[in-house]
Amino acid sequence: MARNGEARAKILAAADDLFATRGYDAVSMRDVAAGAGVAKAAVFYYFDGKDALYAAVLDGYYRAHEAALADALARDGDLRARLHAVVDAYVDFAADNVRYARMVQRKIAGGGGDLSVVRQNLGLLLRGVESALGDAVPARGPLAARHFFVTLSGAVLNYFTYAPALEGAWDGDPLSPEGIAERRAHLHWLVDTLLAALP
Amino acid sequence: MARNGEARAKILAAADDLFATRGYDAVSMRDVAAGAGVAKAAVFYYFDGKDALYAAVLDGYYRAHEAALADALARDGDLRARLHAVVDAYVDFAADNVRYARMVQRKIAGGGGDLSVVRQNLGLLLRGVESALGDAVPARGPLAARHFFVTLSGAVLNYFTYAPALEGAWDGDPLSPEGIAERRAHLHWLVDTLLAALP
DNA sequence: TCAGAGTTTGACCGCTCGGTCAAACCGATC
DNA sequence: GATCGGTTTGACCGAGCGGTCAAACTCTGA
Repeated sequence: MARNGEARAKILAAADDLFATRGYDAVSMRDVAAGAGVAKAAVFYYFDGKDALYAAVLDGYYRAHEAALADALARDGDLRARLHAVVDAYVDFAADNVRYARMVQRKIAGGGGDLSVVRQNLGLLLRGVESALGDAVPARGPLAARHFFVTLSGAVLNYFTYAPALEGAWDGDPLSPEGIAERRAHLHWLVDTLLAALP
Repeated sequence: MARNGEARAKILAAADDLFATRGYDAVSMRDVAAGAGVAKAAVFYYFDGKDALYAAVLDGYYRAHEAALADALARDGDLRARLHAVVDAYVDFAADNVRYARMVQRKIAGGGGDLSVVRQNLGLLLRGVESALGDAVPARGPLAARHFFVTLSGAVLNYFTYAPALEGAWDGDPLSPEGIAERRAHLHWLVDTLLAALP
């Protein structure tokens, strides 16, 4: 299995699956090894321990998320079009990687641990929204960009994390294409409404 | 220590502290016992295991949250005033019990486990927002009450859960009285803006 | 004073955890 | 065929986990 990084990739994929569906603490290195079809010691050969493995998984998601967002931010158009693109990128990414939304929320809400990776990524997103909003918004106070960032990113992410707990209250599966399309429409309406109300 | 439920109360308080700050998996029954100043076996005497202990802690919060919200919902006034009251109750409760916001988010994002308690509570909140919005909002589609519920509750809760990860990006402590007041102002503006835009 | 129910305790059990290690394996190079 | 570095493995370690149990303590009512 020495050829290129086959073993490493299999380990990473198994860890991704497991961490996303069960959470950090509920996954053992034995689980990861079994999932990857590899001896436990091999996992430690490729990664410097459980924390490092988890960080590597998260890092992959962050990188992909970052790329998707950078793409949206670089687009031309007026403020409204740019914000729609950002929101769409966020929704698309979360829809394609529901596990990511859960992992991020869990890591943030998880109390202890190294928030540095999360902090760095969140800061990046925040600066993205700040630059998209530009001077349409005051630098300080209740209408500062950072408040819109928290509000918007909560509105996107929470939909996906709440979904399993909303079963029954929703009609139909919130995570079905139709459900997600409806949520996207809500978010677009939200962005339009907020922009129209800005001084 | 047999007098009334003193030992039980001390155990519950210690469990509350520990679960909220460290999370379920990172807390051992030994930790709880030590925190309560009690032998480990006593914890098992009063609670039927770790899961039951955690459920008891969560239940206390849910009860308190439910009461605070019912109070706000029962208030008189027009739609705007009632929604402000609901949001304020939510913010107040989250501010007084930052740990609660974290525990709920973590439980929701946590994948497996018994979501029934969360689901019940979330359903209650949803029906609250639905009844507060009444017929100001369509029953279906992107402007249905449930979308506003997800958006608003995300806007409230995420502020508190993101706070520790936003250090540095924010100036000043997001959880200071001033920070919370500013967030409250943002939420009020949000509610007003959304209401004004409804057909 | 004694019996008995309700508490509290420390010792203990089986198990799984993250992590280590020396030995074996394997494909290339000489 | 010998050598050698990168890879893979199973056996192993100490620690901590959730949970149990019988013995000891404490308070109360007869």
